[in-house]
Amino acid sequence: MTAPVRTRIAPSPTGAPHLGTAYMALFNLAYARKHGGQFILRIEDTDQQRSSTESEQAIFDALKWAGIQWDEGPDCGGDHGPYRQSERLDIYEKEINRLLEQGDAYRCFCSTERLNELRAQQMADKQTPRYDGHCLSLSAEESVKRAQSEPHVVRMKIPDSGTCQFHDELRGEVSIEWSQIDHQVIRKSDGFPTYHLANVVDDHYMGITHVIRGEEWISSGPKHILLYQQLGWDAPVFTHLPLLRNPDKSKLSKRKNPTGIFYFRDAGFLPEALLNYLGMMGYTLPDQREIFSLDELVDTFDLKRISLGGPIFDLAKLKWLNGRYLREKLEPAQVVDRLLQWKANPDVLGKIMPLALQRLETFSDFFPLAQFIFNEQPDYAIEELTGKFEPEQPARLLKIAEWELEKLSKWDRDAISSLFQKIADIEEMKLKQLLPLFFVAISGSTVSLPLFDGISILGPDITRMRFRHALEKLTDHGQGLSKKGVKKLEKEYASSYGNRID
RNA sequence: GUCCCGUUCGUCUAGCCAGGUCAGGACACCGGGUUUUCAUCCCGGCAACAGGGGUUCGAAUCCCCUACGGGACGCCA
Repeated sequence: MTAPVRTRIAPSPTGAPHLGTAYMALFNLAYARKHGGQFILRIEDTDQQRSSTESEQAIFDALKWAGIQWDEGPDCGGDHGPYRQSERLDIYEKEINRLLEQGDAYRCFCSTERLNELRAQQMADKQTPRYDGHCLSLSAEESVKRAQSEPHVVRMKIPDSGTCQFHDELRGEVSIEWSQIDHQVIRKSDGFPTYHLANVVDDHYMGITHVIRGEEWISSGPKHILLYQQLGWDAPVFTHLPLLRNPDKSKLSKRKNPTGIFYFRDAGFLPEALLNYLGMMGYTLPDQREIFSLDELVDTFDLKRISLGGPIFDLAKLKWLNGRYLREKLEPAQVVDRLLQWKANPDVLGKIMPLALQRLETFSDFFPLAQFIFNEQPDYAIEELTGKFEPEQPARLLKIAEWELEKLSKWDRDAISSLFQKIADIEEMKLKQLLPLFFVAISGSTVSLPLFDGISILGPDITRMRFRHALEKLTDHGQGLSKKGVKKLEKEYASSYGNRID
């Protein structure tokens, strides 16, 4: 009897839940369901700095909203737990020690500086950057002794020569020379395992039979294959799916596209339409149907039908699909319900009302004032945006604000308020001079509800889209930033505001 | 830079594995019809096998080379 099919999705709880996670989840879910197996959610929180519980909760909420359900996970339990990597450290420790004892792994005491230099040198010499094995020569005694007092990592020992070949369900045999593979760190100096180790160990103990993941992982395939061998385990079946792309064909990124799952919720998309659309990225049902439910996808699912060219995420087609769901899949009364749930609910209206109240004489005044909360994109003339600013200023300020907003860890009124105050200070402007631009970019008008509250209600994704829209509008009128201009601004920005983060 | 993966209309794709129908559908776009407007809906149109070489009676389909695109190269995942 063959083992039951088990697939998983393993997001890391850093930042906003990503559309790519939902995309991978969909195919993992479909495969497991089609074969009567289980689909598991595992939280990969081995990066102590960047992981957060809020982000973890957001992943649960986002996937549930999208209609993705898992059979086992940190929130619902299961027989193969715990499902959070930070709670499995003893398991990794045991396996790492086993690798050390077997001589398949070794401790490395090299400093970050030394490694950076090495990497730079190798890049300059047109070689693949790779650890030079400096600490490999340490005797077992010395290694153990130094480990007691010095910070160190544990690395995989990779063969010096030969080729690693592994099978991909869609691409056939993939071969990569061992000389291209780095001596991967498997335990960081903080004692946490890295992705590669934790992932292999967990997939094994959780009984994962099929690993369906993004194309970005192909090049680390050999590391994973080697770990399975060294640990004496059977490797799962690997399938690498194409990556969702921006219109310029680069890997989907929030700089160029809405990538947060919540963006689609907040911008008024139906989750079933989004899931349907993701299902047609790189995939078609055998009968070419374009409108299908998750169940229909599952019933006819065939992994081999996935095409390998990276699909460009096209908002226009998603909107068309969403329109058809609204008209064909729901009754008007149901649409009313869904609309109410969306933003016409006491929670959202309750947030807006205190802001609008001073400005109200009758109810009729309410919706015009609040329109920008419900609009996909407010409309305005270019002159309203540029106002009294010098020609270069609006684009510059919008870009700076976009970068600053990116850094915000807590999205609330006060944080946003002090952020704009900071920009005003650095730019030596009065807040009052600075803000009209943003009022227009966000609300479409200089007469509107308080800006910071508005931004805080809209959330990061929609705010980013509005800034981008304003920037595009400026570019269309010859007042945007050129590629060079952005580069130059980036330098200026770094010196007065600090480095950008992604 | 090195390695890996990919490449059918502007976009999502069918066809490819088991060579042989004017390369099919959808979005977008354009035109027409229905509609007091708009939208919906209906009809029509535009538009692609990256290039070159091979194998073959015959290649989008099999093989090779080139070009282009993407990804990876972290004590991130």
